[in-house]
Amino acid sequence: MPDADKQAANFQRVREAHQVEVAEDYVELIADLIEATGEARAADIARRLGVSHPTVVKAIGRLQRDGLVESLPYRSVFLTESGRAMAERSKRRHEVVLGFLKALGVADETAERDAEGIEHHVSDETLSAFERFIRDSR
Amino acid sequence: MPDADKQAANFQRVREAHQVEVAEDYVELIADLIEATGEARAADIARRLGVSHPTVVKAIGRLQRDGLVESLPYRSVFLTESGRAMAERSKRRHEVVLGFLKALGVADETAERDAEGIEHHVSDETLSAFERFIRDSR
DNA sequence: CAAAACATATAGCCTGGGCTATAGTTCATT
DNA sequence: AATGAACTATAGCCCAGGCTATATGTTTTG
Ligand SMILES: [Mn+2]
Ligand SMILES: [Mn+2]
Ligand SMILES: [Mn+2]
Ligand SMILES: [Mn+2]
Repeated sequence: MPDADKQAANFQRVREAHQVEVAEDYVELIADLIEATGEARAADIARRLGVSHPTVVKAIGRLQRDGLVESLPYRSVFLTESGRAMAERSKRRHEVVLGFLKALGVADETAERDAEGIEHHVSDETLSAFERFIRDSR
Repeated sequence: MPDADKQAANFQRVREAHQVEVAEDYVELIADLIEATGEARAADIARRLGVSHPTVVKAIGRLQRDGLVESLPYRSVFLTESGRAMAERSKRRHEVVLGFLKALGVADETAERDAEGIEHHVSDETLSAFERFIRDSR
């Protein structure tokens, strides 16, 4: 059995990752929507996340409280500076993980499914290893 | 932007994975403790998960409700058949993911940290790709 | 074998992230 | 400009998974 403290620290880290996971997916999606359609509307966010509208409204409230988005009642959602920064990082990680799985020979659809979960648990070091693999396999 | 329905399905899948994630980590840890020390005590589980005792007690209750463990008041915890089966699968996945990250050149400590989160989001297909990579890199 | 130490359980609290049902706004169309 | 459709918000509910403080068992040990 591994060292207890180390093991506990690892589990704690995963729990922390879960706390930011929702925020990462939201800001990434919001950035994509703004880029693709000019604005991020709650209805579209809900549809793409596969979640009800009220769930999105509540989440937007938390994101706003945490300084990641700005939003006015009945208007679409905007990213703050720090929201944009998080979106950038998330998007990049998402793409690296996705590209890595594909480069490894995983089918596109599967890669897309798995990447959505894996992305939140990949450290910088592992991300670099993924990039290296992609580069070397080209 | 990806197809909305497909994207929603992917997010939903991740949410489902999160629902079984805690169960997987518990039963895997319980199996390890039983093997290593002869029994799985709540205090040890709490210590290794980095969580308070009451949190463990409540989780054990849910696991019992879901037919994964058996436990009597003030006694240690046992796995049911289906709990053992889940522990087997989880442990195997954990090991493959860990071995894969190491084979990719990630440092042991980092691999151990990342594996704890990634394991829950790896499909069978991706797991096979990981195994293939391990094999080929030996 | 009693007392202290330890382990476990319970009570009561909190937040996140889901939901449905209902109410209120905005926008497009006629 | 009025109305209907679409969107957004609010209210009120649920469960998972955290916590602290307190109570109750169990085990060890003097
Ligand atoms: Mn993503
Ligand atoms: Mn994701
Ligand atoms: Mn594990
Ligand atoms: Mn895990």
